[in-house]
Amino acid sequence: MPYHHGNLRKALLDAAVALIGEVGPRAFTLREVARRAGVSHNAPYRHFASKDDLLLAVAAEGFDRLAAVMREAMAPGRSSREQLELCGCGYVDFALRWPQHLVVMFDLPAVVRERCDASPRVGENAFQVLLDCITAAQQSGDLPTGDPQPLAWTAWSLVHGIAKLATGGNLPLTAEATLAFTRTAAQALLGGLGRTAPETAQTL
Amino acid sequence: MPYHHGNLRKALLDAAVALIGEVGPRAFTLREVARRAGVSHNAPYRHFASKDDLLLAVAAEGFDRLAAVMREAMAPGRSSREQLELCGCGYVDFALRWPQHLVVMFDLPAVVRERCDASPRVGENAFQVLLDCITAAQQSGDLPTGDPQPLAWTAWSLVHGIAKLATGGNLPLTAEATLAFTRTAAQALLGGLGRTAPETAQTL
DNA sequence: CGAGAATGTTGACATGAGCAACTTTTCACG
DNA sequence: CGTGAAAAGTTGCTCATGTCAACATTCTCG
Repeated sequence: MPYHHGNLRKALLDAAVALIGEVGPRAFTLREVARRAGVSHNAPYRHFASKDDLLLAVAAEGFDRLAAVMREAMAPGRSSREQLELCGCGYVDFALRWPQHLVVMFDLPAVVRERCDASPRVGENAFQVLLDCITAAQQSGDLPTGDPQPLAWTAWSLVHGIAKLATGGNLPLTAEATLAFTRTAAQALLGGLGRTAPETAQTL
Repeated sequence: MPYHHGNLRKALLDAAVALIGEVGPRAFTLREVARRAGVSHNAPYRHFASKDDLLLAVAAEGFDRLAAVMREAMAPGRSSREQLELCGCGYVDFALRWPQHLVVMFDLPAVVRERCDASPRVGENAFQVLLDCITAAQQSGDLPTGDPQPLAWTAWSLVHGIAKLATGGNLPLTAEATLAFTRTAAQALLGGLGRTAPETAQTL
């Protein structure tokens, strides 16, 4: 399969992630990525249609990793409630380990994302993991019955907020402290959610 | 006070916000802002040291508005718990009304923010509003006693997550539905938080 | 009125995105 | 094998942008 470079596509993705980590996604430059990969300034166009397309690829990679991390975080044999907490911790753990991915995944302007055919569904995988967690918790009685979507949005909002604030440097906590904090916050939210009447949960 | 243009600084800020709303903060261009304000491509440099400096100014404007919106949202005479819920709704309401500001406020790379002397404290005002709410709720017994900071981070995370997801188009809800959702989610979180033992809250 | 500061303009330079044309490598297929 | 087409990479261009420098205009105040 390889040829000239070996496999440039992967190298470009990695270089892009590293560069974004150093200078941010705004100062990020296609040419610098090419430089770091040791190729000419136009080589990336053989693998990505445009700068935005590269970013989209980084985002897709991120969503895959996110789903994987969340799945791994859910130790089997625990109660559905603990699973849910761990799932949330996985989300934050992912954010702390690959903050550049998180930025690209969620901070790309809508304009860019809409231009991509495959992307509308790119985050579905990760969201499905959460949804499955929620429905499991509903079945075990830890969460009120009814449409799981609003419950999922609530849980997602909490961990997403933690992830964004933490990676943005707005929470003065170490990585471990952030995870512990996530766990406690998730417990609190689940405590509140669990006591919600089903019909109230529906208005969510 | 005015002279040539009237007051260009404000015009530039407004044009910048509008432009960010149209093309996103990445495609946003100083020259286009100048064009829209009807001045030459270098006029902005009489008011902002650089492109990033303009963005920083937009962010500062946003933090001011955010604090104002949150304060207005807290109808007096309500219980401290309701105040807290309304404060959170204010946060989301701000995000829905000025999504461009939110983006600039929190998505600016750390590199940029560090370069600004005045900015380290620019968001303190808004955070203080939240902190005051929290301590009031603690005093009325709606929240466990102890350091209010972790409680504030938790609440902030939830509303920040909702705000980011909603403005990013990840929550398929109308603006009103988003606000109603915020209210319910805040109630759930407060319900869980209120039942937390003080010592547990401290581990937050 | 007149000097100096505040605003704004024109011109230039370096860099980046993306297009076109060209070269080299790899691979499928006779 | 060998050969031709596709894949991968390169060089060189055009245009737009951020920012600096030098110049022009307008306002303020003594």
